[in-house]
Amino acid sequence: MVTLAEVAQHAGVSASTVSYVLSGKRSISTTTRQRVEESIRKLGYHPNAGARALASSRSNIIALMIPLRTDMYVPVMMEIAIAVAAGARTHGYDILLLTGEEGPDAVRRVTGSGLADAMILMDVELDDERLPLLRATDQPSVLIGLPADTEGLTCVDLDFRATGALCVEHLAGLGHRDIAVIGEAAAVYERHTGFAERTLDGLRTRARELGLRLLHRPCEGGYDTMAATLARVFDERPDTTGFVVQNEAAVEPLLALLRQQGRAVPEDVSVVAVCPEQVATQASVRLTSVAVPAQEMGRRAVEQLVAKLDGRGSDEVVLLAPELTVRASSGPAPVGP
Amino acid sequence: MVTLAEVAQHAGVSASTVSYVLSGKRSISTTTRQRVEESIRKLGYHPNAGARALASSRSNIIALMIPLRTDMYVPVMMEIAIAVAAGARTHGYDILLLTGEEGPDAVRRVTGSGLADAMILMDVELDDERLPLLRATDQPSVLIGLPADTEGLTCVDLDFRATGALCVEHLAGLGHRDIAVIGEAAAVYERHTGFAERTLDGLRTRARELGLRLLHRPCEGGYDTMAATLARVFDERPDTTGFVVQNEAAVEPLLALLRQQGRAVPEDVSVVAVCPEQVATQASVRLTSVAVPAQEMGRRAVEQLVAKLDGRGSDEVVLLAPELTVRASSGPAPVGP
DNA sequence: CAGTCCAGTCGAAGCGCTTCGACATGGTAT
DNA sequence: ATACCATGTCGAAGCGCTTCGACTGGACTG
Repeated sequence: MVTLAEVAQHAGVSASTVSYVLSGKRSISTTTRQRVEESIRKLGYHPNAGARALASSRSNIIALMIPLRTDMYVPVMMEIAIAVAAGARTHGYDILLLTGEEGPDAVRRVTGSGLADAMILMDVELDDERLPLLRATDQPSVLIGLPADTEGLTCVDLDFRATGALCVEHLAGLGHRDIAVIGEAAAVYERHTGFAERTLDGLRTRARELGLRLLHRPCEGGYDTMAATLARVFDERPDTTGFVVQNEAAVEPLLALLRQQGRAVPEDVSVVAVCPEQVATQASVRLTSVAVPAQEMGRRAVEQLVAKLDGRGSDEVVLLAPELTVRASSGPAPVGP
Repeated sequence: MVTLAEVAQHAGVSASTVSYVLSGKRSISTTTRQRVEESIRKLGYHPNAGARALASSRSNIIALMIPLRTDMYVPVMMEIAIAVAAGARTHGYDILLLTGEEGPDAVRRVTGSGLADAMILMDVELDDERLPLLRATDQPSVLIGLPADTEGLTCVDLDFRATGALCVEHLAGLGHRDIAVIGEAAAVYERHTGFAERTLDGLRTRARELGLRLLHRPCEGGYDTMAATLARVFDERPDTTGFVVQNEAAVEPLLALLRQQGRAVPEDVSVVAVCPEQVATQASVRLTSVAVPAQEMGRRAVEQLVAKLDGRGSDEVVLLAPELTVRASSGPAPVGP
């Protein structure tokens, strides 16, 4: 293992000079810099992470906490995680992956040990037990998701309330009066996950404003549960012509079941989904949808965090504006009998 | 930030004693141990990761390289990653998440800087460019996946050759003579990803041995490409009654299209999938399938790696035996016309 | 009863780096 | 010519931990 001292010796300068070449914190003459850089290349030098962290009390690592709930749609999580990792690298940070298992203890461990300089938390609950710890520590952090109380916290999320409103507006504009919402699994609501409740709130509020009838049903996804849910929906509201689907795992089952029941999409019923682009375009009917901008969320979270680490930036809630893309699954409401 | 020295002072012992209490590398009297542990608790002490890494040249971090290819099925990756993270924690290791972007440079960076003690590589290609680097360094590593040359490497993977054979045997046992294989996207084969080629090899070899006709078609997944692929299959082999699907994104489209064409599953055609359990049980027809044991793979990879780190264990290829679960999508071949 | 051993503890060295103050050097302003 | 400053470089002091050798006092052995 090559050390700073060896590089210094090889280049005929002192260790501190090499260090300053690396960090750029003091001016170095061009000739010296080049000589040092040459030595670094030749010897294949890599600064030792531990020593660096010890001396500078900066690890250049960002901790990313991903819970491992089975009822969350994984691809979105993964996409965010990957965007976070890529974004972090461009700022010179690596990602430490923490799964939910440890819970709040992980926060303590990471902040206490100086393992990471900052944290990004995913899948935040409205009243998350990690938040008090986060507020207590002076370690910068960013949440992906929105808790009930954002005081003193930085958050990045899709504006799910606006998302809900947007879906309702789209269907209302097409003349639909009875709308069913196929929501996330019941457990997601019980856990008070922000995005689910916010979407629902947006849907309900706008529906009321526009004078629509809205029926919300949680749904685990999969064919069997979707079939049961759909039966209940048409039982209670036979005139339903518009669907808003939030659970990705329910999208395809819903489409298949509607087809099976002889209800044509979009002639008889319209479907709007909240899902990643890929799901929308690869479904059996190209779906009118509001995209969940996973990449954007990951990128923005890193940007906010790096700003904090650099002393710029402050606590702030970044809500990304939803965009609805019209595709083949929504159309004018059928004219009444 | 609380340091070792402060704990030592609080407990009335020397710093080295505290260190030995923590590591257990020398015997400590019960009374001293308890006093020290009490102080640690009271002061809320967490060892500083950087200092520890520097002094012991062990970071207690395992690097996990996940490529970010869009044509791979993400949930499996994610499941493995989470299993790796959880497994690592039980052995006292944290996970550093590296995405494919950096490529081989990431290997150099991590081994060179002492950031991690060991690596786990996912989605290994048959002739992966990271392998020479891995062989050159003395840092322990485990691959999830199987390259062409496993000399000097430790690998964990599902036995995809046996998986292919198993699928063919099942269909052959039910009397099917013409089998179509809906493979991964063409790009996956072009990249020479081990698992795809191995499955195909297993399928072909066993089919030949059993005297079956086998038609293989790559497929990107999604409805449109699946429709095109399916048309070509029935065009070339009208008597096809058995399907083996390897691409998860093609499963549901295939089922929907068959239904649409009036071909009943499993009465007219049988479908066997290679996919995670969840996909098999949540599909519109409960699928006869060979499960991809993502969790098991992640767990085993960590075990192998930890064994190496502890000086136990050696280079070894661990191939997990596939298991086929019969569900509702396969049945006896229809009797000929 | 001297010699040996072991459990239990301590002090000090050092891991590889960052960073502070000090020191030259040469240019610029007075 | 003197004083001053900016620039470039160095030496040394740590950062918080692990670990090695050394020391102590009691429990054995012969």
